[in-house]
Amino acid sequence: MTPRPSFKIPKIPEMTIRRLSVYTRCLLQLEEDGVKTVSSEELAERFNLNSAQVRKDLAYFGEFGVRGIGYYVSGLKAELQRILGLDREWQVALVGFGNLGSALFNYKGFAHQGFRISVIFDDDPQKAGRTVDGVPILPLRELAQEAKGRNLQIGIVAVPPAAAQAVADRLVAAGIKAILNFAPTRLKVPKDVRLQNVDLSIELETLSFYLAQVSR
Amino acid sequence: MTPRPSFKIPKIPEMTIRRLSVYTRCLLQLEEDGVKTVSSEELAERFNLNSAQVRKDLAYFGEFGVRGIGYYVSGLKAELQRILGLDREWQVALVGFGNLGSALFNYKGFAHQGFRISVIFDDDPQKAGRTVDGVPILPLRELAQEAKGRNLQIGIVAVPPAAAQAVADRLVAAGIKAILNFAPTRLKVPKDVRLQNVDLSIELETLSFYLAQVSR
DNA sequence: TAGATTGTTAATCGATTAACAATC
DNA sequence: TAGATTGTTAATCGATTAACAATC
Repeated sequence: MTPRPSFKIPKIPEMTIRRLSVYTRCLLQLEEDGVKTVSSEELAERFNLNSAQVRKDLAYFGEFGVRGIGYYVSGLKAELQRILGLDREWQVALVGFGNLGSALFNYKGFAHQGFRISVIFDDDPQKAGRTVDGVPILPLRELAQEAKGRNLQIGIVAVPPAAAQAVADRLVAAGIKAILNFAPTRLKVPKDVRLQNVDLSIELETLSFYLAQVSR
Repeated sequence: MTPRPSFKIPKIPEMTIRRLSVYTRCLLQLEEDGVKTVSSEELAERFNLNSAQVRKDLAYFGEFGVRGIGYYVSGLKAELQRILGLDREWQVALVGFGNLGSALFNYKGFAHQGFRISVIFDDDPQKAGRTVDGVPILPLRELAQEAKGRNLQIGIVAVPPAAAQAVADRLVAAGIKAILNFAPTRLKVPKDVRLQNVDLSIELETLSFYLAQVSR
């Protein structure tokens, strides 16, 4: 419909984004270790990648290197954080506060890079109305108004599979454009909503396949 | 070294394995719904895949279909379960019984397909020595002997990142060949050990990248 | 048999890698 | 300057898709 500028966004491969995330973590470590510059070759070999791939991944977004030198660690780190949107704070809604939900809530890696769980939704009357570490647990019906008030941008679905689609529908209705789903269900969401699935069964079954292969 | 039979194992793409896992779940559902046969076309459109891809994925392992008919749901399900190693029970060691560990332990999807967490390791003296749902929590130093005694095949790493490599080393030393890692660290393991990483940061940052794109 | 759908080959597409001129 | 390493083009590789003969 709306003709987007065709020069920007030249279809970045998903795998490139995932690698940028990996590079960023590595650069954070290097910076901590006091390393000033790093070459694509050095970066690549830490992850068994090809140096050309590293350069190409970065080249989608600009020219960040210096020929003959490599990349300045803190400069590149800052660029990647900006590209990945890690230079700001995202307001996250966690839906479902069972075991998985509370594990995610307590997982410190979250806040770490600017993801702030600012509200939790759970219809269990034992939980709704309480507060954990200053974060309110509310019934799901309050999602829409909270989404506006708190400017929620990311929703995490940590409810049983049977409830997941209904939750996703509500998140979408509340205007949330990015969903991280832990329920082992295929969720249907509109095309402009970005859905990321974490599927434990697939990971385990991949292992199981490998074990079955070698023991055959 | 050992010349493996070159006709078997024609390098199955990882994505094929992951899709087999998805097909299997779908077939379980179809069987429950009383559907007797399904075509590659029907299977494909549920996941926005191409029917040729479905057929090709299956063709790596044999001829399971009937021309003019499609695939018999329960027959194909059984074949895929066998291929994925879901026709047996795998003994799983869960290392780390914090929030994430207990979420994983309580996650019913596990037992569901033959993954049995038969022992938990945690060095916290508050936890070690106790039992949850009949499953013992032991200190990590007992890993090696338990691995033998219980025939452990899969290890789940759910400890803080700083401890993860040490845990992985012990799992490897205990002869475990398949590791599912939840710690946000690159683990180094020997080539014959299959390592599957679940990295929440990457998933979140992929979402963050998308949001940053659209809001730019 | 006619219709449907498989298994498979060949074509296409996209991602990875090698190679190298540009340049710090 | 000489040496190193980038950014980028061209070659390679592998995965997806289209097409169709085989066949239920």
